[in-house]
Amino acid sequence: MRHQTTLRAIDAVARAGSIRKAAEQLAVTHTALNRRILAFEAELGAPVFERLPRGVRLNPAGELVIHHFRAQVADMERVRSQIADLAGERRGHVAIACSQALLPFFLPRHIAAYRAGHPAVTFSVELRDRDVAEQALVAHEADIALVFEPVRLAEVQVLLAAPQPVMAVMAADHPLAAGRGPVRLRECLRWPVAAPTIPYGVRHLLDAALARSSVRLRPAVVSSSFEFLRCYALAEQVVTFQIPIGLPPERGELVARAIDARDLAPGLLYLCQLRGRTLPVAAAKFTDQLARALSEAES
Amino acid sequence: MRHQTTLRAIDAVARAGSIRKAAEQLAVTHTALNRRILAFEAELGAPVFERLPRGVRLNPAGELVIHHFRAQVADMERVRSQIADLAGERRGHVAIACSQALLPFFLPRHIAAYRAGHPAVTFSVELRDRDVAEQALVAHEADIALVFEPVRLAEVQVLLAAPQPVMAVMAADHPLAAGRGPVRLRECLRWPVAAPTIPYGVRHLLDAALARSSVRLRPAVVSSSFEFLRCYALAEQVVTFQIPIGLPPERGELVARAIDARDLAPGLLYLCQLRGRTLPVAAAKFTDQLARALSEAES
DNA sequence: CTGATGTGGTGCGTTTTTCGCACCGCTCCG
DNA sequence: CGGAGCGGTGCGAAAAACGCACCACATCAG
Repeated sequence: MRHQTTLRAIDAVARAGSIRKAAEQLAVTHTALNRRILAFEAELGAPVFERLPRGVRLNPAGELVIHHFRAQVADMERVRSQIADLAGERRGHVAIACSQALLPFFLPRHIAAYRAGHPAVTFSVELRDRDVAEQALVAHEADIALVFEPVRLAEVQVLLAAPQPVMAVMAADHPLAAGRGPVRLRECLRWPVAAPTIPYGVRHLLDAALARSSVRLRPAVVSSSFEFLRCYALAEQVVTFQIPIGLPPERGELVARAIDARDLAPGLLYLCQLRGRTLPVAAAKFTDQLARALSEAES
Repeated sequence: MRHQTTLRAIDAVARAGSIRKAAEQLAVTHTALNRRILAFEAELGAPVFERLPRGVRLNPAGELVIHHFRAQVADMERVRSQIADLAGERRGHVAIACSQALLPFFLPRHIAAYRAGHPAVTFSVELRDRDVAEQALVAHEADIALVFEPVRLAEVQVLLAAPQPVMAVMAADHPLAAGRGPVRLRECLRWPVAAPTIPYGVRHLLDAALARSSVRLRPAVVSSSFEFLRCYALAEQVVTFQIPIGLPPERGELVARAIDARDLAPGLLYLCQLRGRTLPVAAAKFTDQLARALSEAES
């Protein structure tokens, strides 16, 4: 959109931290960019950047302005998307920030299903966990976020919360895999454990559950990658912990058993958007599809 | 703001219904304006106006675009206002849509009080009753609305609802003025009545109260002006009906007695804004002041 | 029917704005 | 102290916007 070139320019400068660097990215000279900014500041009646010896940085007024710009660009995208929808063909882009567990099966399946019906819609999926996902929503870098047990922010609106019980995961030939139904947590801990690192929701729930017990979590292996943990359970006879949505639909070499609800309350998977924002058509419809799938899986 | 000239131009054309008329208002030739629109439509990939023999009219896509523009301009105004507030001086503009009852005493007093503290803030007060006030909010022609018993719209957010009992109003020498405390409705109707016309909230409440009774409202005088009704009560010995907020604080020639709550439930005066909108600083602070005054008056 | 009026759209020369080059003053850092 | 990196400025060139004259078309009064 031509009428918001100045907006994008200022955004680029704010991100790059220097007019010259931003000018290079935008393929213009620093002169032109500098003058645009000066003109805008003159019009606004107040500076937007504070000039430092090594570049520029947004001042408080600039923070307000940049936030307005991001919201404006995102809203224009929504308008374009709705207009395309008006013309019959649904097009647009859906930017998703999500936790690791959504990456292997859930999102690929649903995005593929959606794109089968609307090939003109494109997607971007970014791994952004918990608070970082919510920051992405606020900065308009993501339209929707799917996060497990997030730190709750005031600016985020929860569209759906799906219970996800923590599962004990192990190889099919693991002794624990022989049992049926829920398994007690203390029983799992009798074998070596492969656990996620501290900042993750699953680990958080485990630590919280064990805090009131005498048993301690002494992981043999720790990783920030759930994919690694799944694969490691195939390589050594360990027990690891994951939520169902990140596990293969059909169990093959891997077996998952729910942890007894007495030991560990189910965590919640949140589907979120920025509070007060109207999503573009494509994002809104895709969100509907996800919400339907999540609430059906629940029942 | 220079970067939204095209926006304002399209808005002007939409309002004027013709490119040439809008061009005249904007003090440019129709050629320039026409080309701006064509360029914008080309960029958008879809027309915004449908061309009629006698001018142009927004098509559905245009409705979306114009709504986006209005929201954007209003939000920019909020940003400017917040930046001014950052610099210490509060400036900006507050556009109010309100019912008649607010015009004579309530709004003048509070606007004057606010401007005493912040002389750089300007105000506009438009008489917009009920549904028209709400339309003004949606069209961003008003920041806040003060309406009595409005038709409720989904896009409007109620900030406060202040009970306003309907009062019987008459001259000080009217027989009914001799009594003390609440007066029964049927007692009022024993004298000639000067009533508001149908579309107004007070009249609506009266009609609703009398619908279940055998007594009928037979007004001797009907008017759409509450100011006229007040003045008429001084000229003839009639009873008229108004809400307290529209009556002089100190009673002189005019006496008001509340209608007994058994006959007539108090109406509600609503303080509203557009749902999901963040008001400019000045409007937000002024709204706070109004809300405080209204809830104090209540207690 | 017919001319007058009003509409949106277009070709073209002119004016205004924007851009890019060269250069300045400044701060930081080796 | 000198080089590198930064934001800011004067000035001529390029580009965009503008205004004029004009067209095709629809409407409406006479």
